[in-house]
Amino acid sequence: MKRSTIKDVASTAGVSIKTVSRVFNDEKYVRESVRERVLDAASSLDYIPNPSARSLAARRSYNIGLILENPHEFAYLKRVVEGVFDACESSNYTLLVRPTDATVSHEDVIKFVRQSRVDGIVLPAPMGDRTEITDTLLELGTPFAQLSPKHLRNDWISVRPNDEEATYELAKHVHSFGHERIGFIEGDPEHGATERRRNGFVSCVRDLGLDPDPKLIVSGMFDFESGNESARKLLELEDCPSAIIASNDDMAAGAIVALNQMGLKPVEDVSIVGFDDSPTATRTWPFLTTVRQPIFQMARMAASILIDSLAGNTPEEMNLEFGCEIVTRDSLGPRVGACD
Amino acid sequence: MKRSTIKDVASTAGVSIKTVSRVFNDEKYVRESVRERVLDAASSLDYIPNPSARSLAARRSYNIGLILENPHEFAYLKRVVEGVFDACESSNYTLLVRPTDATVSHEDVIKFVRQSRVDGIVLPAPMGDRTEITDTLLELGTPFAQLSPKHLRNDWISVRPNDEEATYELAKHVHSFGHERIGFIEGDPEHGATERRRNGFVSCVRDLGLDPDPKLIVSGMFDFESGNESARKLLELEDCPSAIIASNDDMAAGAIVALNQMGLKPVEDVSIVGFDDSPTATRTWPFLTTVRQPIFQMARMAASILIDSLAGNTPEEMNLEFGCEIVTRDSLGPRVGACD
DNA sequence: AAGCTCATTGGCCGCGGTGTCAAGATCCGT
DNA sequence: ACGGATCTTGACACCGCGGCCAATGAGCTT
Repeated sequence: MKRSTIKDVASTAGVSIKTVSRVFNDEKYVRESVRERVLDAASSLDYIPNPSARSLAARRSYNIGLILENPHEFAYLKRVVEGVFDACESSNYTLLVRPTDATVSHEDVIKFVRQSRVDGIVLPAPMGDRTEITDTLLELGTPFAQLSPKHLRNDWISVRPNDEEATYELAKHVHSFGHERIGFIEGDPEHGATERRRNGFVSCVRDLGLDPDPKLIVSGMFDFESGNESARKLLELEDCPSAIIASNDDMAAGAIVALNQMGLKPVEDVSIVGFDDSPTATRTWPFLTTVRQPIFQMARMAASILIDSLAGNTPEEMNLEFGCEIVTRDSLGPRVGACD
Repeated sequence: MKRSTIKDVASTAGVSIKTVSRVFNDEKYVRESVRERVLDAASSLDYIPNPSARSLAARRSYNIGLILENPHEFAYLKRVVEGVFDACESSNYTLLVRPTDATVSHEDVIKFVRQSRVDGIVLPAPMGDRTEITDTLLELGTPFAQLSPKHLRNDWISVRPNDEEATYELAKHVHSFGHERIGFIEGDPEHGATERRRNGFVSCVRDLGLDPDPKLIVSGMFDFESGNESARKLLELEDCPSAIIASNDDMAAGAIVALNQMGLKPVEDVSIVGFDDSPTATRTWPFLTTVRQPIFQMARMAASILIDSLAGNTPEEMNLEFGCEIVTRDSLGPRVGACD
């Protein structure tokens, strides 16, 4: 059985192919009765427009690219993929995924964009902050949307969580359990979220009049290993914190293991909280109290705004911020004793 | 700057567009000197063939589909994506990903195949075993490749790890630490790997003359929660095992948490081993001794055979099996006492 | 030298749509 | 009833490439 084409639809509906094209592109200036006739004919013929012909004639690919960097945060990226796919699906775009193990090179991006002719591209953090990538896209004229970028530009599309407020609230929550000396493990400095989360923590410490000891803030890289090492540094302090906030769950998992390795008991001796509500949060023992960010919704929104702008509509708001929510589990408990 | 087309290349190389087309499709009957001239012209013009025009003319999309089911094992799927992408990239195919939260419906598959016109599709387990899906693909005439299917058919492409042997070896390895009563947590019965891994375990128990108590084999679903519950059942046995083999890492992580919840100490009281070497394996405490399967390589091979068959070549071998390797970490130790 | 095969190349059509433009129909105000 | 603005529709020219077939040239046989 041969696939039906626009011609078949046109002839059975008794109109020109151009009119069928109009109907399928939701153009105005098609009489309602004609539109229905065309749609009926199409569905009776099981007609689906040929994307190649469409792209060729319209000079756009109807493809949205997504670069998958970051080998660690697979759970995060999974939700990003789902969100972007969801947006693509409802606009009849196709999702092209370009996974990368390590860091994507400038050339890889060019190749991806040119070869697969994506009309637009979604850049999860920290790719949206790499100027060699954004410059390339700008030069190629390929629109993009950033997820959780470092700097906001009101002429670029971006979507991010309210990292600062969320971390502020998280710290407040930790404090409400009686913790006065709270350690903080930062994320990868390349990510915009890192600075925002630290700022939220610092503000909270200041507002609540907690111990502002700079030694309580240690650096990390958003991965398990760095979380493990950084937690150790905190725990080896002569006056060690009774609770540790890790900037993401993977590092929090590393911190829990650090406790175990040092013969300390999670919660009982030191509380740990994370950020992201990734699957890791419920693979540790005890389960992590953490912050859930609406990754799926953010990714979908980013792709959806991008697709909208591809259609020529200027978005009302270029930089969107989504709220987060604290997920209460078991890794945070009342302050008991310090760890010495 | 306008994109260069095949015409530009043809005129600067002083040949017809047809010859350029030949060069770019690796057809024979092009003199070597001409081929070089064309290639030179193409690279000087920065020419990349337009995939839409190509697909339209050649009546194939040069797209490979990949359906991403299974909300839990994204680490696994991530490696599948990478492997399939790698194969696509080296053959100038484009990877189309179709993520799904829950179970993909028959209609979703049809839509995916027809709308995005994939030339072929890779089906990770357990999708390759769903007859409503394979029947649909057969009917649509869309070739596919299965990853870790349950049943092998020598007219369908499939790639899988040597689950049975690997589990056999794993059990032997556990036994070498002195464990005589070994518990086994099965995976999701829908997956082909589940039965094969159990068989490997059972053979080993028989060959080594270990305790064949059927109560030592409990069911699971490949996820954390089921691993947790199943481990509990094993540990509540009056004569509980001194080591537990979980059919994957997520369940092993659940088992470790079960130990903690029951006041038992991993390794010291009961050893736990997993399967897959997923990131979870190094997020637990202690880190999991597990089995690494070459997911990336298997996925790449599956896609690569599929693409090859799309080009008209019949693969030498339709059903490939890859070897696995035991990864030694900390969750397996010598048998000390039982848990009572 | 004629006849053949095989290697090499180009011409032309068509894949299935969209963009442009113009023609005809309809509506409005005056 | 008339002129202009707004709808509604179709004709036609491509979009950039691959398939098919014919033309040409080279090498080889008899």
